[in-house]
Amino acid sequence: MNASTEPRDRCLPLSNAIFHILLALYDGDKHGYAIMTEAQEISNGVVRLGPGTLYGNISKLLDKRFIEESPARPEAADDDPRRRYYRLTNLGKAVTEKEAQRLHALVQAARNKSIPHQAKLA
Amino acid sequence: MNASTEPRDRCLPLSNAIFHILLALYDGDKHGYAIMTEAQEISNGVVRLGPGTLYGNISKLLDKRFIEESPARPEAADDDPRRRYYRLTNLGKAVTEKEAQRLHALVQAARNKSIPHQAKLA
DNA sequence: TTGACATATATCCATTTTCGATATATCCAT
DNA sequence: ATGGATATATCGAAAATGGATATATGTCAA
Repeated sequence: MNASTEPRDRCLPLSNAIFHILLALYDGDKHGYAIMTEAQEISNGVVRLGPGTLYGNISKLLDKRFIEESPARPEAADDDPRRRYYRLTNLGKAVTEKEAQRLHALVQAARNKSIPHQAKLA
Repeated sequence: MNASTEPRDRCLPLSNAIFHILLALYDGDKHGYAIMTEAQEISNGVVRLGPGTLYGNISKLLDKRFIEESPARPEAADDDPRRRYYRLTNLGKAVTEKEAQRLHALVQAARNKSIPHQAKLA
Protein backbone atom coordinates (compact mmCIF):
# COMPACT_ATOMS: atom_id res chain seq x y z
CA MET A 1 0.00 0.00 0.00
CA ASN A 2 1.80 3.02 -1.31
CA ALA A 3 0.59 6.59 -1.75
CA SER A 4 2.22 6.79 -5.17
CA THR A 5 0.07 3.96 -6.54
CA GLU A 6 -3.08 6.07 -6.19
CA PRO A 7 -4.26 8.03 -9.23
CA ARG A 8 -2.10 11.09 -9.01
CA ASP A 9 -3.52 14.34 -7.71
CA ARG A 10 -3.07 16.39 -10.87
CA CYS A 11 -3.54 19.69 -9.04
CA LEU A 12 -0.15 19.75 -7.38
CA PRO A 13 2.44 21.07 -7.59
CA LEU A 14 1.03 24.50 -8.43
CA SER A 15 2.95 26.82 -10.70
CA ASN A 16 4.71 29.70 -9.01
CA ALA A 17 2.30 32.20 -10.51
CA ILE A 18 -0.80 30.32 -9.36
CA PHE A 19 0.45 29.91 -5.81
CA HIS A 20 1.12 33.64 -5.58
CA ILE A 21 -2.39 34.40 -6.80
CA LEU A 22 -4.02 32.03 -4.32
CA LEU A 23 -1.75 33.23 -1.52
CA ALA A 24 -2.73 36.84 -2.17
CA LEU A 25 -6.41 35.91 -1.92
CA TYR A 26 -6.00 33.80 1.21
CA ASP A 27 -6.40 36.72 3.59
CA GLY A 28 -9.11 38.62 1.79
CA ASP A 29 -10.77 39.37 -1.53
CA LYS A 30 -8.61 41.25 -4.01
CA HIS A 31 -8.78 42.44 -7.59
CA GLY A 32 -6.29 41.47 -10.31
CA TYR A 33 -4.00 44.44 -10.11
CA ALA A 34 -3.74 44.16 -6.32
CA ILE A 35 -2.81 40.48 -6.67
CA MET A 36 -0.07 41.44 -9.09
CA THR A 37 1.45 44.08 -6.83
CA GLU A 38 1.26 41.83 -3.76
CA ALA A 39 3.13 39.02 -5.55
CA GLN A 40 5.84 41.49 -6.46
CA GLU A 41 6.10 42.86 -2.92
CA ILE A 42 6.08 39.49 -1.14
CA SER A 43 8.86 38.23 -3.39
CA ASN A 44 10.94 41.41 -3.13
CA GLY A 45 10.50 42.04 -6.82
CA VAL A 46 11.62 38.59 -7.96
CA VAL A 47 8.17 37.39 -9.04
CA ARG A 48 6.41 39.62 -11.54
CA LEU A 49 3.12 38.54 -12.99
CA GLY A 50 2.68 40.05 -16.44
CA PRO A 51 -0.87 40.68 -17.60
CA GLY A 52 -0.87 37.53 -19.70
CA THR A 53 0.12 35.34 -16.78
CA LEU A 54 -2.16 37.15 -14.34
CA TYR A 55 -5.43 37.21 -16.28
CA GLY A 56 -4.79 33.93 -18.04
CA ASN A 57 -4.35 32.18 -14.71
CA ILE A 58 -7.35 33.94 -13.19
CA SER A 59 -9.49 32.52 -15.99
CA LYS A 60 -8.07 29.08 -15.39
CA LEU A 61 -8.64 29.30 -11.64
CA LEU A 62 -12.26 30.35 -12.22
CA ASP A 63 -12.74 27.34 -14.51
CA LYS A 64 -11.33 25.00 -11.88
CA ARG A 65 -13.50 26.60 -9.15
CA PHE A 66 -10.47 27.46 -7.07
CA ILE A 67 -11.63 31.08 -7.02
CA GLU A 68 -14.85 32.90 -7.81
CA GLU A 69 -15.77 36.49 -8.49
CA SER A 70 -16.95 38.28 -5.37
CA PRO A 71 -19.90 40.68 -5.44
CA ALA A 72 -18.59 42.47 -2.34
CA ARG A 73 -17.25 45.98 -3.01
CA PRO A 74 -15.40 48.47 -0.81
CA GLU A 75 -17.20 51.64 0.28
CA ALA A 76 -18.16 53.81 -2.64
CA ALA A 77 -15.44 56.33 -1.79
CA ASP A 78 -12.73 53.69 -2.10
CA ASP A 79 -14.25 51.80 -4.99
CA ASP A 80 -13.17 51.73 -8.61
CA PRO A 81 -15.75 50.32 -10.98
CA ARG A 82 -13.08 48.86 -13.26
CA ARG A 83 -12.04 46.39 -10.61
CA ARG A 84 -13.16 42.80 -10.46
CA TYR A 85 -12.77 41.19 -7.06
CA TYR A 86 -12.02 37.51 -6.50
CA ARG A 87 -12.11 35.22 -3.50
CA LEU A 88 -11.01 31.68 -2.72
CA THR A 89 -13.54 28.87 -2.75
CA ASN A 90 -13.26 26.16 -0.12
CA LEU A 91 -11.58 24.02 -2.76
CA GLY A 92 -9.12 26.80 -3.53
CA LYS A 93 -8.36 27.22 0.15
CA ALA A 94 -7.66 23.51 0.54
CA VAL A 95 -5.35 23.44 -2.49
CA THR A 96 -3.46 26.49 -1.21
CA GLU A 97 -2.91 24.77 2.12
CA LYS A 98 -1.69 21.59 0.45
CA GLU A 99 0.78 23.55 -1.63
CA ALA A 100 1.99 25.53 1.39
CA GLN A 101 2.69 22.23 3.11
CA ARG A 102 4.61 20.98 0.10
CA LEU A 103 6.76 24.11 0.07
CA HIS A 104 7.32 23.91 3.79
CA ALA A 105 8.54 20.32 3.42
CA LEU A 106 10.80 21.40 0.56
CA VAL A 107 12.37 24.16 2.66
CA GLN A 108 12.87 21.64 5.47
CA ALA A 109 14.58 19.28 3.03
CA ALA A 110 16.90 22.11 1.98
CA ARG A 111 17.64 22.85 5.62
CA ASN A 112 18.51 19.19 6.17
CA LYS A 113 21.17 19.59 3.50
CA SER A 114 22.52 22.61 5.34
CA ILE A 115 21.49 25.04 2.66
CA PRO A 116 21.47 28.45 4.30
CA HIS A 117 17.90 29.72 4.32
CA GLN A 118 18.52 33.15 5.77
CA ALA A 119 19.94 35.82 3.50
CA LYS A 120 23.50 36.76 4.31
CA LEU A 121 23.94 40.09 6.07
CA ALA A 122 24.73 43.15 3.98
CA MET B 1 17.45 53.92 -6.13
CA ASN B 2 15.25 50.92 -6.37
CA ALA B 3 16.23 47.28 -6.77
CA SER B 4 13.48 46.76 -9.33
CA THR B 5 15.03 49.29 -11.72
CA GLU B 6 18.10 47.11 -12.20
CA PRO B 7 18.15 44.72 -15.12
CA ARG B 8 16.23 41.82 -13.69
CA ASP B 9 18.06 38.75 -12.50
CA ARG B 10 16.63 36.33 -15.03
CA CYS B 11 17.79 33.30 -13.05
CA LEU B 12 15.13 33.48 -10.37
CA PRO B 13 12.62 32.20 -9.64
CA LEU B 14 13.71 28.72 -10.67
CA SER B 15 11.18 26.27 -12.03
CA ASN B 16 10.10 23.54 -9.68
CA ALA B 17 11.92 20.93 -11.73
CA ILE B 18 15.20 22.84 -11.75
CA PHE B 19 15.15 23.49 -8.03
CA HIS B 20 14.64 19.80 -7.36
CA ILE B 21 17.58 18.91 -9.59
CA LEU B 22 19.89 21.42 -7.92
CA LEU B 23 18.66 20.43 -4.46
CA ALA B 24 19.41 16.78 -5.17
CA LEU B 25 22.98 17.68 -6.16
CA TYR B 26 23.57 19.98 -3.21
CA ASP B 27 24.76 17.21 -0.89
CA GLY B 28 26.74 15.17 -3.37
CA ASP B 29 27.26 14.18 -6.97
CA LYS B 30 24.45 12.18 -8.51
CA HIS B 31 23.46 10.76 -11.88
CA GLY B 32 20.25 11.60 -13.72
CA TYR B 33 18.14 8.70 -12.61
CA ALA B 34 19.10 9.19 -8.97
CA ILE B 35 18.08 12.86 -9.24
CA MET B 36 14.70 11.80 -10.58
CA THR B 37 14.00 9.33 -7.80
CA GLU B 38 15.15 11.75 -5.10
CA ALA B 39 12.80 14.46 -6.36
CA GLN B 40 9.96 11.98 -6.20
CA GLU B 41 10.85 10.84 -2.70
CA ILE B 42 11.42 14.29 -1.22
CA SER B 43 8.05 15.47 -2.54
CA ASN B 44 6.19 12.32 -1.43
CA GLY B 45 5.44 11.46 -5.03
CA VAL B 46 3.99 14.85 -5.95
CA VAL B 47 6.89 15.95 -8.17
CA ARG B 48 7.73 13.56 -10.97
CA LEU B 49 10.39 14.51 -13.47
CA GLY B 50 9.68 12.85 -16.80
CA PRO B 51 12.69 12.06 -19.00
CA GLY B 52 12.03 15.11 -21.16
CA THR B 53 12.04 17.45 -18.18
CA LEU B 54 14.97 15.74 -16.50
CA TYR B 55 17.44 15.49 -19.37
CA GLY B 56 16.25 18.70 -21.03
CA ASN B 57 16.89 20.63 -17.83
CA ILE B 58 20.23 18.91 -17.25
CA SER B 59 21.36 20.14 -20.68
CA LYS B 60 20.17 23.62 -19.86
CA LEU B 61 21.92 23.63 -16.48
CA LEU B 62 25.16 22.49 -18.12
CA ASP B 63 24.86 25.34 -20.64
CA LYS B 64 24.36 27.86 -17.85
CA ARG B 65 27.29 26.41 -15.85
CA PHE B 66 25.09 25.72 -12.85
CA ILE B 67 26.25 22.09 -12.96
CA GLU B 68 29.07 20.18 -14.61
CA GLU B 69 29.75 16.55 -15.33
CA SER B 70 31.86 14.93 -12.66
CA PRO B 71 34.65 12.48 -13.49
CA ALA B 72 34.41 10.89 -10.04
CA ARG B 73 32.95 7.38 -10.02
CA PRO B 74 31.90 5.06 -7.21
CA GLU B 75 33.93 1.92 -6.52
CA ALA B 76 33.89 -0.45 -9.43
CA ALA B 77 31.59 -2.86 -7.61
CA ASP B 78 28.92 -0.17 -7.22
CA ASP B 79 29.44 1.48 -10.56
CA ASP B 80 27.28 1.34 -13.65
CA PRO B 81 28.98 2.50 -16.84
CA ARG B 82 25.74 3.91 -18.21
CA ARG B 83 25.60 6.57 -15.55
CA ARG B 84 26.69 10.16 -15.98
CA TYR B 85 27.39 11.97 -12.74
CA TYR B 86 26.84 15.69 -12.19
CA ARG B 87 27.86 18.18 -9.51
CA LEU B 88 27.04 21.78 -8.66
CA THR B 89 29.40 24.54 -9.67
CA ASN B 90 29.95 27.43 -7.27
CA LEU B 91 27.49 29.42 -9.36
CA GLY B 92 24.93 26.62 -9.13
CA LYS B 93 25.40 26.45 -5.39
CA ALA B 94 24.81 30.18 -5.04
CA VAL B 95 21.66 30.09 -7.16
CA THR B 96 20.31 27.15 -5.17
CA GLU B 97 20.85 29.08 -1.94
CA LYS B 98 19.12 32.16 -3.34
CA GLU B 99 16.13 30.10 -4.37
CA ALA B 100 15.98 28.33 -1.02
CA GLN B 101 15.83 31.76 0.61
CA ARG B 102 13.03 32.84 -1.68
CA LEU B 103 11.02 29.73 -0.82
CA HIS B 104 11.69 30.20 2.87
CA ALA B 105 10.38 33.74 2.67
CA LEU B 106 7.33 32.51 0.76
CA VAL B 107 6.55 29.91 3.42
CA GLN B 108 6.97 32.62 6.06
CA ALA B 109 4.52 34.83 4.17
CA ALA B 110 2.03 31.96 4.10
CA ARG B 111 2.50 31.45 7.81
CA ASN B 112 1.82 35.15 8.39
CA LYS B 113 -1.55 34.60 6.75
CA SER B 114 -2.20 31.72 9.13
CA ILE B 115 -2.06 29.12 6.40
CA PRO B 116 -1.49 25.82 8.18
CA HIS B 117 1.90 24.50 7.11
CA GLN B 118 1.81 21.18 8.90
CA ALA B 119 -0.25 18.39 7.40
CA LYS B 120 -3.36 17.58 9.37
CA LEU B 121 -3.21 14.37 11.37
CA ALA B 122 -4.61 11.19 9.80
C1' DT C 1 19.67 -19.10 -19.49
C1' DT C 2 16.06 -16.87 -20.38
C1' DG C 3 12.65 -13.75 -19.37
C1' DA C 4 10.91 -9.90 -16.78
C1' DC C 5 11.53 -5.78 -14.65
C1' DA C 6 14.15 -1.92 -12.93
C1' DT C 7 17.78 1.10 -14.19
C1' DA C 8 19.67 4.59 -17.30
C1' DT C 9 20.05 7.94 -20.94
C1' DA C 10 18.18 10.28 -24.89
C1' DT C 11 15.08 12.57 -28.36
C1' DC C 12 10.72 14.07 -30.18
C1' DC C 13 6.48 16.34 -30.00
C1' DA C 14 1.96 17.94 -28.28
C1' DT C 15 0.40 20.56 -24.70
C1' DT C 16 0.82 23.95 -21.28
C1' DT C 17 2.80 27.99 -19.24
C1' DT C 18 4.90 32.27 -19.36
C1' DC C 19 5.57 36.87 -20.61
C1' DG C 20 5.98 40.90 -23.42
C1' DA C 21 3.38 43.74 -26.72
C1' DT C 22 -0.60 45.88 -27.57
C1' DA C 23 -5.04 47.83 -26.69
C1' DT C 24 -8.46 50.33 -24.19
C1' DA C 25 -10.18 52.97 -20.59
C1' DT C 26 -10.50 55.18 -16.00
C1' DC C 27 -8.66 57.44 -11.84
C1' DC C 28 -6.18 61.12 -9.81
C1' DA C 29 -3.07 64.82 -8.98
C1' DT C 30 -0.99 68.89 -10.86
C1' DA D 1 -6.40 69.14 -19.56
C1' DT D 2 -2.68 66.25 -19.52
C1' DG D 3 0.26 62.76 -17.77
C1' DG D 4 1.11 58.91 -15.20
C1' DA D 5 -0.58 55.27 -12.43
C1' DT D 6 -4.34 52.07 -12.16
C1' DA D 7 -7.03 48.33 -14.24
C1' DT D 8 -8.51 44.71 -17.32
C1' DA D 9 -8.05 42.05 -21.51
C1' DT D 10 -6.20 39.54 -25.69
C1' DC D 11 -2.67 37.91 -28.82
C1' DG D 12 1.31 35.45 -30.10
C1' DA D 13 6.17 34.11 -29.60
C1' DA D 14 9.05 31.60 -26.69
C1' DA D 15 9.95 28.50 -23.01
C1' DA D 16 8.79 24.65 -19.97
C1' DT D 17 6.59 20.31 -19.22
C1' DG D 18 5.63 15.58 -19.60
C1' DG D 19 4.30 11.54 -22.19
C1' DA D 20 5.69 8.46 -25.93
C1' DT D 21 9.17 6.20 -27.83
C1' DA D 22 13.69 4.22 -28.40
C1' DT D 23 17.72 1.80 -26.93
C1' DA D 24 20.47 -0.74 -23.92
C1' DT D 25 22.31 -2.60 -19.58
C1' DG D 26 21.82 -4.41 -14.75
C1' DT D 27 19.69 -7.74 -11.71
C1' DC D 28 17.14 -11.36 -10.00
C1' DA D 29 14.47 -15.40 -9.99
C1' DA D 30 12.34 -19.29 -12.25
